[in-house]
Amino acid sequence: MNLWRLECFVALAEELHFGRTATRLFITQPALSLQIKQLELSLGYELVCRARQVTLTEAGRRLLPYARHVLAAAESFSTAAAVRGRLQAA
Amino acid sequence: MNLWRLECFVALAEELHFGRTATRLFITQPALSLQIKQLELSLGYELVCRARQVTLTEAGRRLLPYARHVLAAAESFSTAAAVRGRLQAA
DNA sequence: TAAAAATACTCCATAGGTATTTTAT
DNA sequence: ATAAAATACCTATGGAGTATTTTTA
Repeated sequence: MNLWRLECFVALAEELHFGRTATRLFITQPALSLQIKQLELSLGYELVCRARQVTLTEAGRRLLPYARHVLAAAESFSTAAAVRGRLQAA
Repeated sequence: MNLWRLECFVALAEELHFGRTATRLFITQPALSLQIKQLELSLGYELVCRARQVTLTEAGRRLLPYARHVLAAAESFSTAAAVRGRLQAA
């Protein structure tokens, strides 16, 4: 498991376009392409259909909410960590 | 954020011993030590007190449940992904 | 044929291991 | 003095970038 790959997947699911998604994530299109491919490889099946118009596979649609949940939990951790940081600084 | 470092932190919080934790994670003690240090560096403060007996700092105790939540969410994702994998295989 | 994703390659950052040193009881 | 963590150093893996090729609508 890898948060960065989940972030790439969720962003791609929202943009449905590798180029725009890469820009949004501040990386290049090939870098994003590789991350998605490696996530799919680790799962053993595809999450997106590559066509002129990118779409999610059924598996992609099913997993998307789980991926968002992980990212939300990570966000909560970071927020809690930042709060603690400010408490300590004060 | 980095799932692996959170996993290292949670495991260390449970074992309270770098050597045993490293063994449990199938890595060496220096590798674990580095992961914990980098997590602390990214946060800006320490999570554990290094002494003959390792203990969690107050910040460490506060963040532990958040870290566990992230790992649980990641586990859910993996489980869902595996189920989907079997559905596809069937 | 043109837009969009994949591939090839190179480079750098990070993770891990072994050996060793430092620290605290 | 000894158990335990930190540090130094080396190697390997992985992620990112640029340039290019392949694909499909």
